[in-house]
Amino acid sequence: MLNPSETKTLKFIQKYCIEKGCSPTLTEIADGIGIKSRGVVHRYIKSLESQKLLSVASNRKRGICLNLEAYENQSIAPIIPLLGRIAAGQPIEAIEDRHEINLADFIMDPDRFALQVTGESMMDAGILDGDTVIIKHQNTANNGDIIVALIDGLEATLKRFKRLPKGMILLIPENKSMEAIAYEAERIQIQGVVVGQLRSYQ
Amino acid sequence: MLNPSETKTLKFIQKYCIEKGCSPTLTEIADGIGIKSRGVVHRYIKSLESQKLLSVASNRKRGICLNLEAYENQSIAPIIPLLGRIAAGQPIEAIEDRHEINLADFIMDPDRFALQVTGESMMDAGILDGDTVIIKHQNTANNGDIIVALIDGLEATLKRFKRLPKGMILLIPENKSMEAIAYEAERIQIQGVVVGQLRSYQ
DNA sequence: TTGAATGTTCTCTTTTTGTTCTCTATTATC
DNA sequence: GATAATAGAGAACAAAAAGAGAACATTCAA
Repeated sequence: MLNPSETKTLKFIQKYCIEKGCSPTLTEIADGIGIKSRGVVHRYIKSLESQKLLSVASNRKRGICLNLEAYENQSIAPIIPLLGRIAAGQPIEAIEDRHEINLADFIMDPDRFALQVTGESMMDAGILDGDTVIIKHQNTANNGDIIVALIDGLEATLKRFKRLPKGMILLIPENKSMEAIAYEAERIQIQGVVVGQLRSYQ
Repeated sequence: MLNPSETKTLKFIQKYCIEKGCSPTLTEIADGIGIKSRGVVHRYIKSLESQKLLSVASNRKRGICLNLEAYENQSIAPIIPLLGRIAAGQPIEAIEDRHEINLADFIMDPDRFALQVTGESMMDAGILDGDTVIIKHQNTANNGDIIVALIDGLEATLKRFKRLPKGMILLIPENKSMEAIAYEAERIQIQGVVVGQLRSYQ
């Protein structure tokens, strides 16, 4: 079981790793959790290691390696822990409990990449100007998928996909003021399919 | 895993390649990352090469070649790195390169939690039924913020916030078929403000 | 062909970091 | 009240890494 200092340490390391892409030094951890001694941090790290929550490459700088499998379903996982707060026994209209969001869905897949959307062509599907979409790289799609398509090898665009008879493909913008356009299949190259979308309000 | 120097080096090379259309020399990299020694840069390059993040044509000037796909494959990337694939030198209409997404905005702050939205009251703001919103827990808000409000201590709801004269508060749904409603301030308790939104298509 | 620019390989020094201690203050437990 | 347990500070040391820079090899363009 983790004591408060160890929990704080682990969370700091998780956050640092996600933000910076490498593990922190002991000094950075000390600074991050509000103490001054590297020696103390070292003690926490050793304790966390003995609990298999991370491993350390000895004597290596930034040698901490998180063990992500170890904490599935635990409150220390790098996820957004959910709710309880609002609900608090009250009836809720627009809101519903959900147990966790695992941000891993949005990262760590080698076939995925992200794009920032400009323009309003998918506005009515809730994809706004400035949003980020996560694309899974593939060259086929199903009807109804939102895809990144390359038209004539030149123009990349985000549209909903529909296969028509006679080798035609319909690219549908989700915006009432824009029209769907049909293309010969040869002109369209599917670059990937939207699997996620996110937006920051800050 | 990349240490900060290697990260800095890689990012500089990426940026340089995008801007100038060719890879930088060691001197340019040294200059770009703020050191003076080509030898040191060479060490970083070799390390990045051993991690398959780039390859170098030996002894060739400007012989660095980025391997973008490998970069995307890092286990805990701070970012979802982009580009290369779609762009491929082509003009792009609805899409724009972006160098990174920082997922840190979406996690681990003890003051944040997430809710799954049900209902269509914020549809026109791009928040759809089933989306997840990240809420920062606070009990004040600015005009225009999207907030979670508790009405009469009973009903929690997601609306855009506007303060009116005479101690009234207007809660505005973003849906043409619904009407804004004004409440006495005492009836409204602000639970938090939306700071992020995400949606999974899988 | 030639020379400046560049890549490559070294060694050396300094700084940073991990590690192990001991010591003190505080808190909990008997 | 005595004792043990714990959190933290900080010193000391070895190892690792960062960086400077010299020396040499190779490219490439004039």
